[in-house]
Amino acid sequence: MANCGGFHTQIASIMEVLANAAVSEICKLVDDDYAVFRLEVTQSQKENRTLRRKLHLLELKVARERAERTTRERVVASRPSSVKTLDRYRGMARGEGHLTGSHRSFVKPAGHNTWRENQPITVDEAAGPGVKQERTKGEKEPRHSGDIQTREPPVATEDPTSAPARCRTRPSITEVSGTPNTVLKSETDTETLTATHRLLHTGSDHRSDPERLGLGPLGCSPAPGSEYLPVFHQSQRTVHSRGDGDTLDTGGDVPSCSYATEMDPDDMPLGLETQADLSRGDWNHYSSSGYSEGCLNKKGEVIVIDEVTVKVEGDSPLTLNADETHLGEGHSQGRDFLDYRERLETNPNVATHSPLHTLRDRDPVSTLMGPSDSQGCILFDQVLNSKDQRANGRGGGATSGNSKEKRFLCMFCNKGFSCLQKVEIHQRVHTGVKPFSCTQCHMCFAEAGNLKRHQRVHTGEKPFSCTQCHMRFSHSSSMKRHRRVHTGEKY
DNA sequence: CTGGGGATGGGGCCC
DNA sequence: TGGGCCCCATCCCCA
Repeated sequence: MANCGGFHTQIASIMEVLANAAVSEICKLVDDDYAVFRLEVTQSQKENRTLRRKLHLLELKVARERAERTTRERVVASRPSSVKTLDRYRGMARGEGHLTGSHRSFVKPAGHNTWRENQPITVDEAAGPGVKQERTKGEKEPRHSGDIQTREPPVATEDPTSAPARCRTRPSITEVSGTPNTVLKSETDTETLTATHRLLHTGSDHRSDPERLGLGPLGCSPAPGSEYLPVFHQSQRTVHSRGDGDTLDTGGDVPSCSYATEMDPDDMPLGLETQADLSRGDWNHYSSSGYSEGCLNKKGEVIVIDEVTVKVEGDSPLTLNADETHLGEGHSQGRDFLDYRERLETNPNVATHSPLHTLRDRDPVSTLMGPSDSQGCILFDQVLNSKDQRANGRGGGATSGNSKEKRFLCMFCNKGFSCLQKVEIHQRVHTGVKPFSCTQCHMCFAEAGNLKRHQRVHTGEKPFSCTQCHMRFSHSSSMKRHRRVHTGEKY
């Protein structure tokens, strides 16, 4: 038994020795492998850091290049252009503004102001919920998500003449274009706030309201001290034209015929900032109450030239395109008017004046001489140039000499008039408002006198008689012209 | 030449 | 007295 006990003791010793040896061996192996592993990890981490630094540098470089390119583009595009204005605005409205593009590409997102490992450089999330909210509420279509992700250079980012919201971010934006590195530690909160502001602005923006498209406020205060007064207001019935051609008469006792005056609230400062000192707020007044969107065509046709829709449906290929500086071929009239308006260089807001012809059958119940109840005629933009030229050819214009001071300016052509009524009547040339309709036919006139003269066509009245041949005329000028036949006076 | 509409300026009346 | 409103004469243009 004693031998047996010693044997067991020896075995136990041997086992212990073996176990210790095995443990030490294992530990050694583990240590070696761990050292190798740590070495590999360290090398990988170093490599990662190097790559990350390179990536960061590349991003900065790209951002800098974009900023420079944007600056150049802005210089090129600095000339005043209403079309560009619209384009810019469209970009803003679609979320392509300063919240997108390169600005966002190098503005780090909120809460990511410090560089962290594995943090993606992409800043698609930079704008945060504010931008998404804007896109969904303000624009209601996610069609430009690609724009946001593609980091296109945002022209509107540094547009100094863009929307009021943009103005709030201008300083920082300028900083962006100059020193992108600085931006990496700024802008985030500003951008978020800007998005919020724009969202709030959009919320009150009438453009977003389909019922009031084109009648949005301008958000501009009148320019004080304006010596001349552009006249915007015309007391007339507001006829709301809807997309289905229905018209909603909102009352009033005056002309029913007018046309849409789409004021772009965000565009307004853009244009007006470069304008003379025309009263700004009155545009708002004008757009919100002066003119309506629809007009009756005397033929009862539905003619919709809806540039309001044009804007809203900004993706339409026929509409203003952000990549284009002109309207589509299908909007030559609007383009002409834009050109016309651009020539004037004083009232950029007229750009989107859109004659809207809507159908509404009506009873010929209009009064004989007074403004008609519902009928009106419309003039189209294509006649504006010739008419204005004709008018100017007659010595029109704000500077035409007259005994009375012409302090009432037409907001369309700047022509001056001595009294408010004159300019209001004159502006019907541009607006196509013809509140005086004939009860015998469907002719309509912008002036009561012309209607009265027209009435003679139906009555057969010819109050002007020639003293030489007893011919009679309903038109005084016709009689005067006729007299040349007798006098031999050349035409 | 005539018929007729578009547009403007001026004058009178009223408040 | 000035502004708003109305009316009219007138010029221009087109069919």
